[in-house]
Amino acid sequence: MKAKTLKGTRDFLPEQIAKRKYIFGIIEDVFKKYAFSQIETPAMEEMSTLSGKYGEEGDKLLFKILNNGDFLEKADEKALLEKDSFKLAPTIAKRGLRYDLTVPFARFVVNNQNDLVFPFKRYQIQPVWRADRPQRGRYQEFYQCDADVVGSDGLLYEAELVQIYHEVFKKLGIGVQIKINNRKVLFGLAEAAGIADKFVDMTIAIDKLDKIGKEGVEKELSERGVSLESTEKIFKMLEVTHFEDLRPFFNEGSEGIKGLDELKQVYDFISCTQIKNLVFDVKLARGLGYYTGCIFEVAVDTHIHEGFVMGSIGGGGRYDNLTSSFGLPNMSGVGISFGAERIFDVLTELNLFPPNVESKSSIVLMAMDQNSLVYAFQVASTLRDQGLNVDIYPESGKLKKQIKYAVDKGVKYAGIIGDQEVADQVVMCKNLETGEQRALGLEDLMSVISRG
RNA sequence: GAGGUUGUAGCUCAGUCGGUUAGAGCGUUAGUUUGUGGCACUAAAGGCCGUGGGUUCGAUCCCCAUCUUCCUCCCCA
Repeated sequence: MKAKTLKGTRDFLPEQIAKRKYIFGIIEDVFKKYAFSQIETPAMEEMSTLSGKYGEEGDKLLFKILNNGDFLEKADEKALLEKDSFKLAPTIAKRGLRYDLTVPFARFVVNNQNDLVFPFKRYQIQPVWRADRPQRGRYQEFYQCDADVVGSDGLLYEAELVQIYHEVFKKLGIGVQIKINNRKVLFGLAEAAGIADKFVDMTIAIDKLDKIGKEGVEKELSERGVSLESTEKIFKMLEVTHFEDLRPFFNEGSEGIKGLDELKQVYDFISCTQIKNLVFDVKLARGLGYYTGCIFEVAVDTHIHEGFVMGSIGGGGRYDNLTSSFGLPNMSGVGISFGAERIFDVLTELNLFPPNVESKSSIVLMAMDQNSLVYAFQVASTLRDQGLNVDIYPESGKLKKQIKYAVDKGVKYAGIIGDQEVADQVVMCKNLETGEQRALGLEDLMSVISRG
C-alpha cells in the first residue's frame, strides 16, 4: 500500500496548522466583533439539497456518496443496463458532500427558523469539497470562511460586510481592492442594450474582460447571439468609472436605477469610515446565479504588492431567494466569503506571516538516567500545572540526541537533570539560543521560561 | 469535461541510445565522544524505478491504459 493523500487534498504539518489558525483567528475575531454567531452544518447533505443549486457545471463537481448496504437493489435498472451514469447516480447515491457553505446554510435557516432571531447573522468556517481539477490555489477539499445575514434587505449589512473585509485584510497586512457592483445594474446594462433576455450570457462574457480583452468579449457575445449594435452599447457603458455616470443610460424606475440607488446607499454608509479601497467595478459579474443585488470581490492590490498575481481572495453578495427552494420565500440574505487557502498562499509569497505563529513548548526536560527521568516527570507535572507548555524526552541518556530533539523542535530551553540535580532539587536550565546554562530551583525555572 | 506536464531512496534530483550489482547530495541511524547542539571523519540502513498490461531472449528505459503531480482552458475560493 502506498501512503499518499487523495488528489486535490493535503496533509497539514504543525507549522501550517499554526499559520492557518492565525488566519482563521483574525477572521473569526472580526466576525465576532460585528456580532456574527458561529454555526456548523454536517459535511454531508441530501443530494436533493445540493443539486441544481450551482448550475450544470456545479452539479458535475459535486462529490456523491454511495449508499450503504445493497445499493444496487434500489438502483434504476434501465439506467444501469444502459450504463447511463447520470440517471443511475441519484438512485444509488442519496447523499453528497457540501459544495459550499451558503446552500447548506439556506437549508439550515429553513430547518431552524423557529429557533433563530432575525435578522440572523452567522459565520461558519468549515471545509467544502469540489471534484474540480486541482491547480495552484485550488483544491478538492478546502476551507471557506463565510459570514451571512438573512432576514433583512437593509443595505447597512452590505456596508458592514465591506468593513469586515477591510478590517480583516488590514490586520493580515494584505493591501487589497474591494470591488463592488450590483446585479441590478448589470441587468440594467443588458436592458439598455436591448438584450435583457441574454442577461446571464452578457455577465459571463464581460466578467472576462480583463482576461480575454475587448476582442475576446466581442467574440463571445456574438457567439451568444448578441448583435454588434448591442455590443457597442455595452462597451460604451463599461467605460464609466463612477456608477452615477450610468444613470443617464437607464430609464426611470428601471432595475438599473434601483441598483444604482443601492450602490449609493452603501457608499453613503462607507463615506463616514476610513475605507478608501472600495472601488466600483462595472465589469464585476460573479458567476453564481443566485445573486440579486450588490456583489463583492476582493483582489490583492497590485499597486501595493507590485506584480503580484492571484485570483480573487474573497467574494460575496446579496441573494433574495436562496431559501425559497426550501419552501421559505421572501428571505433576503447577503454574505461574504474569505478564500482561506489563497490568503494562505498570498501571506506565504509576500512573507507576511508574523514570526512565531506556532506556539511551541517552552522547555524540553531531559534526564541522564532512569532515576532522573522519574524526577523529570515530576518536574514536568509541576510546571504544567502552572500552565507552562512542557515537553519531556522519553528516555534517559545520550544528551546529544536529546538536545538535538529540542533544537529540531525549535524549543528555547533544555532542562537537564542528572544525579546532581536530583540531589540538589534543581534543573540545569540551558538556553539553546545563547548556550548559557545555570542550575535553577523550580521557582526560578518557572520565572525564566515563562518569560520566554 | 478539453489540452499539456510529472512520477527513480525519507527529501531534491541524476541515470540507463533496451543488457549483469540503479547513483549523488541532503536527511536518518550508529560510532569516534556514557553530562551538552556545530563541524569533521568512519560505517550502516533505506528502491517491485507510480500501477496494470503489451513488444522483446531481456523493460526503470519503447508502446498502450490507468492513477498521480503541476500548469492552461472552463469555472471558481
